[in-house]
Amino acid sequence: MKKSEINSTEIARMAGVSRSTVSRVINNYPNVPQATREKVMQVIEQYNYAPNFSARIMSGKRTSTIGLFMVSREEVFNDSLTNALITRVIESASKRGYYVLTYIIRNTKDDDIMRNVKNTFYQQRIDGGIFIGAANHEPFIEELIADGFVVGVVDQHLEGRSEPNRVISNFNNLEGMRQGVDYLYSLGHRQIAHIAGDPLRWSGPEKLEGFRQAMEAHGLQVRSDWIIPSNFSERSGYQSVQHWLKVTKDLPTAIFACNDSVAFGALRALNEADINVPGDISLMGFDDHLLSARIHPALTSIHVDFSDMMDALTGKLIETIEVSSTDSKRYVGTTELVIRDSCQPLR
Amino acid sequence: MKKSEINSTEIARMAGVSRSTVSRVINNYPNVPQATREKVMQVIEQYNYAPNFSARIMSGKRTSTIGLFMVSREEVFNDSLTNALITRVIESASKRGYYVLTYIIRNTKDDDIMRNVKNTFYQQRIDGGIFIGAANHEPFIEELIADGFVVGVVDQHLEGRSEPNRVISNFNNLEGMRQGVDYLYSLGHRQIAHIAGDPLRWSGPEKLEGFRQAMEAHGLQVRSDWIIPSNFSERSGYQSVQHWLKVTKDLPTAIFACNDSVAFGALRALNEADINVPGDISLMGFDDHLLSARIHPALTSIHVDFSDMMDALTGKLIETIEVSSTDSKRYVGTTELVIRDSCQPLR
DNA sequence: CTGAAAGCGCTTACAG
DNA sequence: CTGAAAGCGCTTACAG
Repeated sequence: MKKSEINSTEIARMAGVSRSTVSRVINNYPNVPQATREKVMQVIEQYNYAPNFSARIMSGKRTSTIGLFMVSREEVFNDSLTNALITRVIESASKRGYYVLTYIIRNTKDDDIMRNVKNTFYQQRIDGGIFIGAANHEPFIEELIADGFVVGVVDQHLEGRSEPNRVISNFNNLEGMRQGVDYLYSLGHRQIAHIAGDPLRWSGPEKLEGFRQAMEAHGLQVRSDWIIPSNFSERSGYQSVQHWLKVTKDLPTAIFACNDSVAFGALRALNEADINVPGDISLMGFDDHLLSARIHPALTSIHVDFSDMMDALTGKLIETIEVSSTDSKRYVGTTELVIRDSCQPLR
Repeated sequence: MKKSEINSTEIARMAGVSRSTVSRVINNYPNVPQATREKVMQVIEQYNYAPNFSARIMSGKRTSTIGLFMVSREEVFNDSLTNALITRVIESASKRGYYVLTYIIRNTKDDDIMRNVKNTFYQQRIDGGIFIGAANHEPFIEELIADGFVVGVVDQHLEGRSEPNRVISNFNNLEGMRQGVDYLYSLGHRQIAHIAGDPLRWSGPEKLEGFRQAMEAHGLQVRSDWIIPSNFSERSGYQSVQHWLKVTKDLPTAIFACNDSVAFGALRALNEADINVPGDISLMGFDDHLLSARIHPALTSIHVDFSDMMDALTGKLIETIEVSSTDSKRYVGTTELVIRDSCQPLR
């Protein structure tokens, strides 16, 4: 198993120059005459030479690699949305000449796993990292930021924290929830329940807050027994609605779910209880998941652009790595109502 | 932006030993007395020390990283199946202590992109790599294998090539096609069309061959004008069936698509032409895509286990990297008929 | 414009 | 059982 084992010394010898000059050519330094450059390039190409990656890093170059860490207890394997986020980061990074090291964190309490994650930073395998699906306040992330590593976090908001190496992306959840409630209101709905998201993630409580504000703006009451807890997953949507149906005294005319996955689960539970959507109850989601247009009834939702978000976050992360200081470390995505079949006017 | 800059010299000094001993402790060598080991470990933990990754590689250690290369012209972003393959490899590698560097190849003819891909090998960024979606005979892959790099390829079959550093995975396509044709035959279908896959990929022609063999086994004729070309994507399924409907003289009673994505596209084209599935035509897929159970009509298909395949391939790849020679370099997944609603008996 | 030399942070024979 | 020293393959001041 012999690999191309040529190194810069060999190249230098064959080109009749010193390793310094070979290095200058590789790194495209200006102080090399055209003739010399060509002579060296020719040998490099002939031997398919590529400078050893580790050696470059040892002498101070960047890794041109970012870490992508997905926090997810559930099987990521089956969630097309989560998977799409990964590929989006990869494409965005690759466009900018960066490689992506991806890691899936099943359990942030597992010491072995977390050591691996931190080590990618400590060992200088990567120039920076992106975290998706983490709790709003996650000690190990704060530790990495405190240590000076460049870190991007999806869905985070910590009051007063704006270190230059912290890059954040969110959606305008307050606005999105208002759009949803406004629409339901316009259809005549006054009794609206909310399936709330994971309380540890920033968007969970923020969406709940947006729901509250929007309801109050219309003078509507928010019933605490109609705030159904969940954790953003299809399964949790199914289970909490199933349970809630058993204990609730009366039903609302509409349910606004914290995201579409939860709405899918809720729909399943409602169907099983012979409650028709949208006949008996209107159901609204949030995210505009890839499946939302395909299920029956097609889900009315709040569209957000994950693709744009991940692209922007990756871009800002790399900018921060390269220039250290950028204009804005924060991305806030807009929201838009997408009307389909799962909500109907109250008669 | 100061990072943890401690190195083995510092650790050695604080622990009152030499760097050699620190190294021995880190690498868990047996010739270190328990007392010394503990003394060193304590300092290591206290300072959150992790040996520099590049330095270890420079001195001969493995990178514990594999490359994952997805060849795909289409937007990977939207295909949940392709995305699932990626996460499966990541989870499988991570389980074995390996990291995954993922790269998406939009165009194998783009020199810049291909240079990047090859360089991950040449620069020794990775210990080996997996290719998904590549043509059966892809020169750059053959080149890497010839250079001695450990390479895993999904869906490849090259007669007589079985280098020790070539790891392959396939499904039993002949058997799968037979199961599908047998089922359609049992429903009374005699006039069956096939939407063929990408002719450059191994599974395309192999599935066509399986279709031929199965048809002939039943004494059925394979009409060349009922072999509809496609390239495995939803869009190509849609476009080729749309075009085929315009030119075909008569319709078959059943269509067997090379995979489910293509079947989705075909279904869309058939619906638009007011041809009812399964009322007017039965439609069978291959793969058992995540969406197949959800669409209407739910798609009858040939189930294959991509998750198991990618897990096995990743495992074999890593085995080959670590032990150089393993038992079997080849994985062949089984197929299974999954009956849903898109095929019905011929009356 | 160019080369000799130091340095990056490890691991590993080698010697004791 | 343990340390001094060489070596991995680059880059980069430094000197000319």
